[in-house]
Amino acid sequence: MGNTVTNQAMTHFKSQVFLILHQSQVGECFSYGEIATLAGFPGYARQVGQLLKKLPKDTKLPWYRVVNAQKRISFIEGSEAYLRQKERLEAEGWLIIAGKLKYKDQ
DNA sequence: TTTCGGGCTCGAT
DNA sequence: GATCGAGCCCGAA
Repeated sequence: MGNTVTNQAMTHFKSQVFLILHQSQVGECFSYGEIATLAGFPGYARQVGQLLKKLPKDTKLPWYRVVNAQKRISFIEGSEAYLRQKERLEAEGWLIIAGKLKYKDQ
C-alpha cells in the first residue's frame, strides 16, 4: 500500500484534478505539475499522468489540454496517442512547431 | 519488503 | 538547445 497520503486525500486529489480539467476553457493548456499544484498536491505530476491514463477512451474530459512542463506532448512522437492529442490540440488553435506547443498567432 | 515502471520535473553539464 | 541524473509518488509485481 502507498502510505504517503490517505485514501481520502487521494480521492480528493482525483476529484480536484477532474474539476480543474472540467472547468478549463478552449485554448488553455497546462503541465502535469501545474494541474497537481492547482489541485493542492504539488509534486504529484506523475500521479496526474496516471489518472489521465485511466480515463475511458470516450471521456468528455479535455485530457489533451495537459502536456509536460516543456510544453511538449508526453508521448512518443508519431504514436497513436501522440497523434490523437495533437489533433485535438490543433482543433483548439494550437500549433506544434519542432515538437513544441505554440498558440496560434503567437 | 523491495524493486520497477509510468502521459513528470528541475537543475547541472 | 540536448542529455543526464536525481528526485518525486503511487500501484503492481
